[in-house]
Amino acid sequence: MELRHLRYFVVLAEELHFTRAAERLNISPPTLTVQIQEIERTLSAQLLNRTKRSVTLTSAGEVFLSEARRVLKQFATAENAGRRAGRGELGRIEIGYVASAAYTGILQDQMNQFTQNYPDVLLKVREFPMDKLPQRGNLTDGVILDHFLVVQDFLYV
Amino acid sequence: MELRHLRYFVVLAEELHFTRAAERLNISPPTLTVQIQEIERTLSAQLLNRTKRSVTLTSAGEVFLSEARRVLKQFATAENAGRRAGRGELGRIEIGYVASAAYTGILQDQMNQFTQNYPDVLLKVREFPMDKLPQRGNLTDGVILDHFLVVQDFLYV
DNA sequence: GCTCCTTACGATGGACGTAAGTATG
DNA sequence: CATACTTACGTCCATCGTAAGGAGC
Repeated sequence: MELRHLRYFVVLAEELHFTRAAERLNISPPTLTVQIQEIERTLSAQLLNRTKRSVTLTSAGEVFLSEARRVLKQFATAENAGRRAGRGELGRIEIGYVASAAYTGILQDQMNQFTQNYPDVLLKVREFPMDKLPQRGNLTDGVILDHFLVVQDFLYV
Repeated sequence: MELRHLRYFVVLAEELHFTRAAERLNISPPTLTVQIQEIERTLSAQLLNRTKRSVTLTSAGEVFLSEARRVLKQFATAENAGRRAGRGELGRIEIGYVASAAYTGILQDQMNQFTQNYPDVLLKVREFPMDKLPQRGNLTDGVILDHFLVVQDFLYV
């Protein structure tokens, strides 16, 4: 099964009408019929009651509909996340700082400003002793870092 | 983009090796290459660093990997739910009962037994005045009901 | 020179549309 | 008799594999 099947099924469940649903999907009714049959076959479950004159969801259809919507929603999230991450607007950033910097208030200011500009970036802050400030690429936990911040020469990301 | 793309990408991210990943997926390396390129093109994001000698995830790749896994997991859930719902093992059941029945303890016993046999069925219990006990098919909220329970002639589902 | 990702190109399968079939109201 | 879901069948595109190219070690 592919996302296409889920997309088709959700629209059909909304319309409860093969012809109209097919129209919305820019495909022909027979194509929709076959694709829906494929879902039912792979699930070994009947999702729709067809009376040749009206289409309704079975109880299994209701269940699968809500799950399918969840999948599509999650997929949309994934797509967005991927796009934004590609533009550098989303990701995980670890900040190491030396204790003295924390007291200046500058760390807080910088973080606030940054999180405002990039609300989807997860900021992780951790104290490092001065000599352990990581070089790019040798951070713990295998986190990949493409971003680089320098605050007052004390904060590295 | 389809689920296939996500499946390919996740395996590749696990192997970090086109040839091995392709082997696991029972496809040829060139096919895998093209499919991954398709993802990167539709996302306008680079997910992998290829140095001709080693493959690593970019930060965007890390992000997309975790999101893609979520999608696939949700899809597996949807498939399972659909299958079980088709076998009648999963769904939503509303129980109407008259107050007197609640005191007999029978309601509780029956529910316990039922939820033990069908752990995935969501049970909703609500009191009904005797004369409002619903007939099959006219329950509120448009909930579709395929199951039918009778407890002491008082409980209908 | 070997490994391995990529590009090029030809083949096969599946999604799709058109047309016909059938049932319902 | 009209509407609308389905079956049948032919077409076309996309995924796939094979073969060749090129870069790194």
